[in-house]
Amino acid sequence: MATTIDDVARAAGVSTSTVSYVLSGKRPISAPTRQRVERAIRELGYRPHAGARALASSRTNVLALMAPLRVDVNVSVIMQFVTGVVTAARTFDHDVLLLTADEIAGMERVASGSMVDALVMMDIEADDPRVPVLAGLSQPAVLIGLPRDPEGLSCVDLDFDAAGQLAVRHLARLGHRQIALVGSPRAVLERHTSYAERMIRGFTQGVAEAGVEGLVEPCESSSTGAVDAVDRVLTRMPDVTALVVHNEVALPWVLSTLRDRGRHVPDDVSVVAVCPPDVAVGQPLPLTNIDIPAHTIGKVAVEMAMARVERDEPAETRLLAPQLVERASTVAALR
Amino acid sequence: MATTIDDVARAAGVSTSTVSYVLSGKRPISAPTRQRVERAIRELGYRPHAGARALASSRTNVLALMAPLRVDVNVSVIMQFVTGVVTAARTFDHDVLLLTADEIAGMERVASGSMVDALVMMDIEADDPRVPVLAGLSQPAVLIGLPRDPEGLSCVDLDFDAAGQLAVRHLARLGHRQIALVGSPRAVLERHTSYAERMIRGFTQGVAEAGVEGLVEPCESSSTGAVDAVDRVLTRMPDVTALVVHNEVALPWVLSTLRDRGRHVPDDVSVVAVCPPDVAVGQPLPLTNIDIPAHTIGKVAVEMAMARVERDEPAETRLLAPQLVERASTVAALR
DNA sequence: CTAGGCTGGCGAAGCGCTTCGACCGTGGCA
DNA sequence: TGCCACGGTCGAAGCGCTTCGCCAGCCTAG
Repeated sequence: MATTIDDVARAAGVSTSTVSYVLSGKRPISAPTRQRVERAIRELGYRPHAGARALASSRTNVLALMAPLRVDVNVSVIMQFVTGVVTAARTFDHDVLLLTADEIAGMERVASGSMVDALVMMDIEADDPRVPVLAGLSQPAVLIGLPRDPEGLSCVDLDFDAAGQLAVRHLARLGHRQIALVGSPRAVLERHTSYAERMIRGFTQGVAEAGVEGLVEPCESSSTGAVDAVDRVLTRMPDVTALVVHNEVALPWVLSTLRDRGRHVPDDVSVVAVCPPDVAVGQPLPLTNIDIPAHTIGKVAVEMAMARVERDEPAETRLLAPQLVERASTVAALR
Repeated sequence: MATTIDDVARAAGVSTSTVSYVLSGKRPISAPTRQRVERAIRELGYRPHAGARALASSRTNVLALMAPLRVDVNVSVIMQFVTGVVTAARTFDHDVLLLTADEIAGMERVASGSMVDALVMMDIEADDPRVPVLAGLSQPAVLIGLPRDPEGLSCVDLDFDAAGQLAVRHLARLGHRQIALVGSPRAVLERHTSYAERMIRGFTQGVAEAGVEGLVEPCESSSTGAVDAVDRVLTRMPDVTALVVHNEVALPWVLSTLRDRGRHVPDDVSVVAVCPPDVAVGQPLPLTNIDIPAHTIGKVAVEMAMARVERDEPAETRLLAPQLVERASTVAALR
């Protein structure tokens, strides 16, 4: 265990620098030498000391991920982000240090303490106080989400504007003229969480473009919240024939409430869910959905981070195009 | 940013070792000196280099957490474990490195690479292949769950045996004589996931002790899975009057299926849910539940890990006593 | 008045790795 | 035949911190 690079060098009969170059590949080493070194490494079970390496090379091979570990919204989506980030990080030979979102000092700590090579931050709000902090760090950072002013940081997210439009366009094309959006909880909106606002904007714009009626209702992430939201929709838009649901937790309750109120899906009401596919098909009726490709977004975030770390590429913003998969919950409107 | 301990020492007019001792408190430093040093630190915005510190002290102030980032079961419980671990780690001035469970080599990598001081592993199976690996590491490890043979490692978990018994005892005391357990998905059982098996064992034992009839049905984590499980229960035990549900995802569907089958909760069927309180009260009817104190378990895991790291205390196993909170879903059986 | 102890601080030797410049032998070319 | 270039290897100087041993001064007690 306590084997060092010197032990390896001695065993292989070379200098420590040669071992180092075998490991890093930064200088050419002849095949026989390399093989001897590699054998010694294997036989001794040698593993470089991360701290020593970080000290000497000023690269830690660790990424910080700041995740919102609240339990309120779309936990499984968060999970998928995280797995996407972790698995992608591994392909770049990096590990992931997990920070919680409530700890704004954490970013500074890990960054100025040289614990990480880059930072990835989820759940960005429009005027997120963390963004200026990140911008001041010497490590690159990638935002999952879209602040009002990215301040030179890279961003990546699903194009929620487009998603909102896409949902409306799909429904309008099916002949629906009265469409409601059952959205994020009020608290999320009040935080000005970027994705929620963009979803609403896209929805609103789609409604305007299609020349149909639209209604936006926030929805708490609970059984009663869903009941309330659906009832508000039915009150304010009695002839509604289509729902866009952008709230994963409330989704089952929205469906059951519709049923309780005598609205059959899809005959009376079409439903487009904005959620991962497994959630969409896990409902009693397989739902037409717009995917939240959390895993992919996480992966892209890491790729962008590594591009900056390894090749010093400039920051960029990437918005992933939404995709709608048609299933059993959307049908043409009766006329 | 690139300020070092030497910069601080120079600014404060002391030697580097003095600065170090101010920082660590490992030797007494006079008040005036300490204050000068602290001022210099503050003014320079000095932050020790984590790698250098790890190299010199062989302590990284990082904990590895291996979490099952599958999306199948109780995601929010996993989330709570994670937050428990992360926040507890911070109170010990540690950060958390996140490993995914499918990467068994990850433990060896971070451990022999001296990236972490200790490891915490979730989602332990009865004969988990990772346990012997952990046991061979030079860092202490804490298991969340209970393998057949802990091999000298610390373990912590809810006492699921006791939880199973507690649920049955509560229901039996209310006069129920036909009790079914709607449990974990088959796949979880087949992995011999420790908590699922212990729950069943406790349930079975409780049934035997109370002299009532018991039935165990696995349940997939989906709408259809829940429907199937409930129907199987109703077929095999038509006069069932009480259900213990240990499957968070299926829980809403179990309830709606009961309703569909004309069984009213709690008048016809009492329900005890094994889940966090927020899930229990988020249902249409507030459910009597046995809490899965995930946050606490995560915290305890970290405390046990740090006890071993800091004070070299011996390994131990801690099983947290379950607590049942009575709500609206359990009533006395008709007779 | 001095031996001994105590307090507060200093200096230097690493911790294990990377990396730069230097070196050496070989082969190609003029 | 002589020279240069270059592939392949080595040595040593750090990277920034901790920690051990040591010393200077002061106080107390004999």
